[in-house]
Amino acid sequence: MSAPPSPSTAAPIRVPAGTTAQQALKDAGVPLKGPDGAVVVRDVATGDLRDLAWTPDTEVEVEPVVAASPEGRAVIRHSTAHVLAQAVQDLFPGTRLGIGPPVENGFYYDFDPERPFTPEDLKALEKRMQEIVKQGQHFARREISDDDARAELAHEPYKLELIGLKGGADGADDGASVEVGGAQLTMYDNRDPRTGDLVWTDLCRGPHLPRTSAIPAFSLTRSAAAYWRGSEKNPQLQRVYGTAWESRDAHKAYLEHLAEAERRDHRRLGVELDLFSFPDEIGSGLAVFHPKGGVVKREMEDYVRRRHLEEGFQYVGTPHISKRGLFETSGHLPYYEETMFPAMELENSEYFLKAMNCPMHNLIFRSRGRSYRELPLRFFEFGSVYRYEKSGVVHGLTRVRGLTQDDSHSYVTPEQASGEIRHLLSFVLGLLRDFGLDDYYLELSTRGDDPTKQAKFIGSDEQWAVATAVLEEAARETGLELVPDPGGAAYYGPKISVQARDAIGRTWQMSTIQYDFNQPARFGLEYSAPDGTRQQPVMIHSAKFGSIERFFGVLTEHYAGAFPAWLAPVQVVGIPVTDEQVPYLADVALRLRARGIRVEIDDSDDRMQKKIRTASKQKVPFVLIAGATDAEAGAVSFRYRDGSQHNGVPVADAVEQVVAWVAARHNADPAADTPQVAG
RNA sequence: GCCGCCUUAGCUCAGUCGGUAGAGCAUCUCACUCGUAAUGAGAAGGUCGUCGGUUCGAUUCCGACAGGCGGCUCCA
Repeated sequence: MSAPPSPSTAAPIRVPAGTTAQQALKDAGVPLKGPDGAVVVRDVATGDLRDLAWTPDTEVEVEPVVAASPEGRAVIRHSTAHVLAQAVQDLFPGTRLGIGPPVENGFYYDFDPERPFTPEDLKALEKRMQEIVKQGQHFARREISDDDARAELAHEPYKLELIGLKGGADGADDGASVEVGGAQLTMYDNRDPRTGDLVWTDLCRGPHLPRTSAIPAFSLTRSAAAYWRGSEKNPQLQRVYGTAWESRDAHKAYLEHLAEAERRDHRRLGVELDLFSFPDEIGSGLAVFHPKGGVVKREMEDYVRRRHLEEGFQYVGTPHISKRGLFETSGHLPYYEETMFPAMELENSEYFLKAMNCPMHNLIFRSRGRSYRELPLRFFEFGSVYRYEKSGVVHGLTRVRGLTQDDSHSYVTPEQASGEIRHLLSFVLGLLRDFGLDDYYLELSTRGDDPTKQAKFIGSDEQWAVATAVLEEAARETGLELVPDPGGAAYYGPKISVQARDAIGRTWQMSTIQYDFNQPARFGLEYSAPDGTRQQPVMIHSAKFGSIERFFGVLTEHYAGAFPAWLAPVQVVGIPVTDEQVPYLADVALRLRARGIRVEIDDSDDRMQKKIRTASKQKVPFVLIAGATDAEAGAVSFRYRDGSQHNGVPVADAVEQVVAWVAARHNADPAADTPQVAG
């Protein structure tokens, strides 16, 4: 992964009027080269980043921003994006420019070319970029009036559109603000270092590196289509992605990280470890779990079922299909009919495969009169749901068309809602801890204030305000990073979700807790209050894994297939040195099996070394090897997944060791998955 | 769904400028009985994703569909 950013230099540096920031830094002895060298400066008074060539009219104080900092990297990446755009217009004249911002780990630039780029085009572009970098063209800032910019960019329709956004683009998440943020439009001219001739220019807010040759390391990674300004209604541009770093080493480390991520991709491991597959004959996004994947899945289910019972949930069961009316009552149909599998016509009724479980739980609640004494009333089940996801979004186990939710619904009084949400949140965080997940953050999805999105939300302003406040408070109490997601709420209420990262940094929604003031009204749910009146409960939806399939996928990547012992499909493999020891190991296996351990004996024709290699590639946590010496001594050689070993361990000790480690499952830590043999 | 790319044995991939295919690993058989990440020999395994078109002839060229990959959009 990326190297830790260097700490910023402490004391501000004085830049006298009429002096360049670069000169001032140089005078102050600040390095201007290498990962710790300054690439731009921050104006202490305004907080703005400025080019090193900045020459203030009056004396100012600045802080250096070094290359190996998040902001320094963004400057490098944004400058590299300009070089890319120049290369594209060199090699593909007439290509129109979109937007080219820095992003996490790199940058992209959107283009409207004659034809999409091929992998060969990317190679040619990368080569041309290297030439531009070598030339050391100067990046020169030039202020420009709106009218002049329009005249100069008359042939760039997308840039003209950006100029129209000026001022309103700040904070736009598609990168528009990197070009037209702020009140004053600026152009960045690339100039030949020898002649000073203008070589290329782009509308840009800046700041930039002083010269193209200050880009230490970059490469282009892929090209793909992307909608202009992120809207499906707009035309698609060709987006070229690249990465750029403060040093060759950091660049190399990042590329190695990508290669490692590919090795731990759950789709790859699913085949290598024989966990699951997606047979074409069944259909896209519909997984089958093989015996080994089935073990992991069952352990996950056993765990979460037990935990729900401990947390006061009652296990319920509901069918996979329902008549249309149920989803009309719940209000889901208008929003989701398009993404549900199409209706089946039977005896004048339309049946749908369910895409959500909550309406059925509501019917269980409503099946008889309910008292306040029963609340919170908590229902839980493994609910298999089917969603006809768009073909382009299906992705391994993380985005499927058939999934099983560990779905629960808590029915509470309005006063109990806050406590129930805290309860659920701590339940969820405990579960993530038990599964060793640590790379995640919380997201708070609210109604937001985008007027174009408001139509889908049901309920009064006050209901939304209350629900959002309750969720936000509970989320803040955890102390975890909380990312706002305005406009991302369900139609019936806001939600907190856990967003976990997969091997290559993509985030996936896992656990969710949703506040619902809507469905109880639609279903006419009520309970008798202490005063004898009928009151409407609040409903809290929550799923801990979210989808078992998705959690399985993320977990596989998290552990790189080396599941902790309690989850491992095969926990122990017995390897005889010669065939003579097969019966001896079979006896050891019996003793382990009697303690609930999943053990196999490798009695194939392979040599011992090969069997060790096989067990290792299958990421089996423990290998027990026995030769003649061990058999005579009533011992085994105990080998761990990391290759460390203890020879001559008495069988009874080995059994206890395995049992103890499997039992310690909920402290599972992939790095620490190597217990020491006692005494 | 959109744009681009891809689909040859269980897996990873060669190959055929149009004349029906090959390797390694895995599998099976035999020999070897070996002390901490690949023993050797042999065998078997593919209507080259599916359907249609062009052609004397299609795995190869064209089209449609299915599935996959990378993004975008979407995600109850």
